[in-house]
Amino acid sequence: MTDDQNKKRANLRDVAKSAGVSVATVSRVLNAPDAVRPKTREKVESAIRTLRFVPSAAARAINSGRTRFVGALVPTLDNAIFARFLAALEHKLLDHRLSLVVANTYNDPAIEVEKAKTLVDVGAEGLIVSGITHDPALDDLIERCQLPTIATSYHDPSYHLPTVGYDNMAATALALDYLAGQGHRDIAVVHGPLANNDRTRARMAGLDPVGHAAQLQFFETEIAILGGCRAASAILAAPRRVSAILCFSDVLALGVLFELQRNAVRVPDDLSLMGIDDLAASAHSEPGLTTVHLPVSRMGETSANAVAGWIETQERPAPVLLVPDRVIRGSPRAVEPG
Amino acid sequence: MTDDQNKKRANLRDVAKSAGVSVATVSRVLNAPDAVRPKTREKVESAIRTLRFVPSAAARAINSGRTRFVGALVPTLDNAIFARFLAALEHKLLDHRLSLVVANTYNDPAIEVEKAKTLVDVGAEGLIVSGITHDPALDDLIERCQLPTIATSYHDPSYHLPTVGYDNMAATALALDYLAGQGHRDIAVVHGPLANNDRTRARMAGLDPVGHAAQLQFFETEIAILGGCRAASAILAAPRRVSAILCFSDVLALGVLFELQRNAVRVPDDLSLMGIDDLAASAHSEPGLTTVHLPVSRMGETSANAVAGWIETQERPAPVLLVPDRVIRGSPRAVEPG
DNA sequence: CAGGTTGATGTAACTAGTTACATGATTCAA
DNA sequence: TTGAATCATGTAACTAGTTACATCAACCTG
Repeated sequence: MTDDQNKKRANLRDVAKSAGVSVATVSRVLNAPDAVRPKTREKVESAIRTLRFVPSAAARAINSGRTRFVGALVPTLDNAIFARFLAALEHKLLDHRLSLVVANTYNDPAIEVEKAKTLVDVGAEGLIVSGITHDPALDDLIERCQLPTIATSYHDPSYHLPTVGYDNMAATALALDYLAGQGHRDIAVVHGPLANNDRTRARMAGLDPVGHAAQLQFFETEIAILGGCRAASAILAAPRRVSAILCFSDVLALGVLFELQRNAVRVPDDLSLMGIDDLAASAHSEPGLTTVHLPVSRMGETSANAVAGWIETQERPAPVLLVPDRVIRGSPRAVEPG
Repeated sequence: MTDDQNKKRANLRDVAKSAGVSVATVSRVLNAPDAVRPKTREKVESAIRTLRFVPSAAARAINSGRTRFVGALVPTLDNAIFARFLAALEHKLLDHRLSLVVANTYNDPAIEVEKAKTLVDVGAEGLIVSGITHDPALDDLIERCQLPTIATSYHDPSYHLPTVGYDNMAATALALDYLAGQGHRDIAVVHGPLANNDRTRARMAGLDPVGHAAQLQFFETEIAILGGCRAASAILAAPRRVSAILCFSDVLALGVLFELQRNAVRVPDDLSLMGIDDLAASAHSEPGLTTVHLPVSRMGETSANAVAGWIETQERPAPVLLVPDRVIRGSPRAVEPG
């Protein structure tokens, strides 16, 4: 029946009244406890407890102009590579006292814009996006809001947003180079959808069949274990035999490996296999998957530092190039000459 | 040199002055455009564009008392089972116009409290946690803030927070029951750390060796592919032979499968294998992994509806029990009698 | 043409914090 | 004992929106 029970939630004024002090004193107890006399502080703290007072984040934000969180737009959470990226991102953002809001785009630029709008609506101070191909409305939104935004998983110093990522062309070049160096000339390339995906397209562009005197056959499929299985079936059924399979993602490679096992095709004895990503599973599969390690953890940390710095200093950070490197395990083997 | 360039960001008053209207009119253009005359609206919209005005989320939140996002505390993102859960959670929250803030706890109750505090600080309207074992400080925080909180991956109607999850005991019971039904009496159980993990402990409690006249050997390891590999090595090296391996997680089972392949132990011919989770990889591995499907996507959706409803109506939702079911694939086989 | 209704817009008071400045009370040295 | 310095606290004005209510003009009806 008292006032306290009618009110939904106690505020600073309620606490001040209850403790018999001013709002400024309560605010001080919250933000600079040393500035108030212990006796007063105790009175206030007691009032805070009895009224179950919890300061409003919104009211704080309105004064500081800070909401203390940034948004990340990722294509999916279902690929361990993004999970690893997000884990590192979230962890490093915490060092800057920033939280992470995650949104899935399902690789759809339209969904991406919608979610970006939502993120702005709830007050994101910065954005992390994947790649450099987006709906113009997203660029417009970023521009209008002057929103610090980092484009990841891609490297392009000339892009209008700073990129933090690796050179996708170099990654596939590194892979093809290795297989060609092992003597492979007939290679199947398994890749994800090209639509709306500049990362995949860049990886395609990184392949230089002529320079390696290699014949490439391309198999497009969804980036998932099942996609890899399907691609492997198609490869086995194709008229032209290959000696090696290059997958643009370790998830695909794992699916391929399973499907080959199912068909009693031995890796690497009958067919060589190489991936890109370097997931946890790749290190421990049998055989171990030779792949190109993408430094996504470092990408997460670097991106976190980049947005945080941008937000703090208002100065746009420089693009960062992270270098992928080969990790050799047992899945390919050299072709015997002749 | 003008005022506009000195000010960091335009606000409602600036727009109103620039358009020669009152703040109320600008606010109406934003929230109820039909209530203002088209001519006035255009004036305001033009001012909004030229001043690059973006409404402050914080100021909105302060009036509505809503921040429109909830926080999720998950042990890790590195396990596909959580990724799937979060994807469903995020997707369904969007239907309630809520965003998702993700925080990693690394299975550490102390980190969990810290991150929960951060989430409250930035204004989360609700919380999603894993399991029912938490630092008392977390319960205190939830209680003090009257924060709608759902405990997931667990079922306990008597818990002080509503749970949305499956019966972990039933899940392992289902698995052991299947293996025993196939005639297995010597079984290795591979599980994650018991410390701070009520889900794992409940799964342990679900095993009834006596009822199944079975001998169980336990192998504790980290929940990761590598953990599975190590457990498999230990199992192969153990003095007492087993005919089946039961893993409390498909991630572990996959590691076990790889390690067995490495040691030329055939599954299921030489050794039967069963998991719990039902990941994408489990459906397509060779052999396919017989497992217990945990309905984490539905858990995500149900949790989203539960918090959203709680926030909306102020009424605590009822706990929800989701039923796991077996999915039979090729990894175990019946023991020949004798 | 008076009177009522409707529609568009403005005024000012809210929301819940922070903070510059003012005030008043001690404390200490001269 | 006086004056200055220091400390604790209060007042009121900010932050950037929303919104109840007031105002006023235009339109319609009798």
